[in-house]
Amino acid sequence: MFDIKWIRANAEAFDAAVSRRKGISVRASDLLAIDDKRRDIIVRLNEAQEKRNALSKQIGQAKAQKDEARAQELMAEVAGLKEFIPQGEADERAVELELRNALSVIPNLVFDDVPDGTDETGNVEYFGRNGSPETAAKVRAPKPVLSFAPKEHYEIGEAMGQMDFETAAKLSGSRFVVLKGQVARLERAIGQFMLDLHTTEHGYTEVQPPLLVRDEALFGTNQLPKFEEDLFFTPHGESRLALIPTAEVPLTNFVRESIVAEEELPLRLTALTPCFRSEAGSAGRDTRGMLRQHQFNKVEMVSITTPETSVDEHERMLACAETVLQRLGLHYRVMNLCTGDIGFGAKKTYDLEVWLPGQDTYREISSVSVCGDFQARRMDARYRPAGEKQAPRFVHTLNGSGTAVGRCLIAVMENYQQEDGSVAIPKALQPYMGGIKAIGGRR
RNA sequence: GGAGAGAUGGCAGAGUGGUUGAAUGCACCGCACUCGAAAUGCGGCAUGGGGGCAACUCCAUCGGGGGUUCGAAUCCCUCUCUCUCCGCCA
Repeated sequence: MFDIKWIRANAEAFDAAVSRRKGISVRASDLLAIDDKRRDIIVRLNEAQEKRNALSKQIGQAKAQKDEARAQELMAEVAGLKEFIPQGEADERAVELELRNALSVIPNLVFDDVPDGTDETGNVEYFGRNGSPETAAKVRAPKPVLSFAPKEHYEIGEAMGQMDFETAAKLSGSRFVVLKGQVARLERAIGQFMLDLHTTEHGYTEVQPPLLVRDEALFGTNQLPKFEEDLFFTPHGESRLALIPTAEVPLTNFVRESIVAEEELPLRLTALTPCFRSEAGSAGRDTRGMLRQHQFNKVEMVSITTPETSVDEHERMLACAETVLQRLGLHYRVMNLCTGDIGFGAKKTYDLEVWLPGQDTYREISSVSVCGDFQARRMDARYRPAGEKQAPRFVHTLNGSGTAVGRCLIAVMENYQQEDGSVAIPKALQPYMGGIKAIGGRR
């Protein structure tokens, strides 16, 4: 959400920056025309209100002096405003809504170091600040070398009898899965491992948030008004609640409509939650297996920071997500998303793409974004700077998956598969699996 | 689900139709006093939006929205949230 005053002062920069965004045709002049209309209404309304207030004050004085004639005279004078003021107030509300609606569908402006591009082919691999392929290779696991034809995760899981899409279809339709036995336990182990990592080593506070949220929260994190069709809603009284598409929604909205002390920042929150997505726009994509589900678990990280620290926090959060894959020994790469692939609210996004031998490709397993004050404005989330009394400022928000649990399960199964159909358990997960070193295989 | 109470500035808490954007206390900031501190005294201290080169000024905001009125923190309607009691229930 943009500040119209900023757009007015930086119209050319706004136009140049917003035109980098795919499919956006709005220009500053369109928005400023609405704002001109708004200001014009405000000026005329304020004049009328000022006059009314002054006269009303005099009426009060006249009545206090028991000068009824004078009071009546003044009341007659103010009567002429009775039509204009309510109309002016209605006009002001209408034009402010018009402006808000226009502003709320404009995506965030991206940083200069975000590459231009029309789709995911424009993304650029990233190796960290001052990083290179060589430095990255030192900390990341290499691509696994398998001496046999690797299977896809659903082949492995179905062969074990512990990944059941048919039963899920009976219960809920397509894009659902039933996990059973050791695969179910492995999924749980992965989630616990990630959550423990972020809470004990990365300074995040564990949160169990509501999974159903109101429209206002969804507006704050940009799901509304533009992406309503991606969400599941459930009726609630006269209204409705949405199933969260990501824990980013409740975690980020922790600070909505509030002013936090600078000393409380950065606020770092993490949660392991189910996520629900209608996948309305992706019919036919990734239909096999559990890559793209209506329901999946994800560990989410959210940071609330000052404006000065958000860019560093972004790199830090990326490192937190990378640590998950490093500890699990999974090969991956990091992509700096281009203007054609980056999300609506982000100023910059890193995707972590994990290697899937069964698919012979990299697939997204985490997305780490810095949003600047974009969401903070939508939520009215501010902080009071420390030191001398200063006016509140908008916080900056960041979110990142740390990581998607379902997709991580896929990655573990495909990367650690053995020729006999079993799956080795990465060392980091063994404590969560009762110490066993493999699941499935010949029994 | 039923009955009732409530929501006021960073916090606590007055205020029930007229010069109240809001008493008082706490917290915070500045100044004075002090070697320094405490205590004390004096002053300052909400947010958003207009207009103005500026000094400054106007408008709105007492949970949200709507209404009554010349005028609303105060009256009415409605929504949200909190609390108490009763019922039901994991």
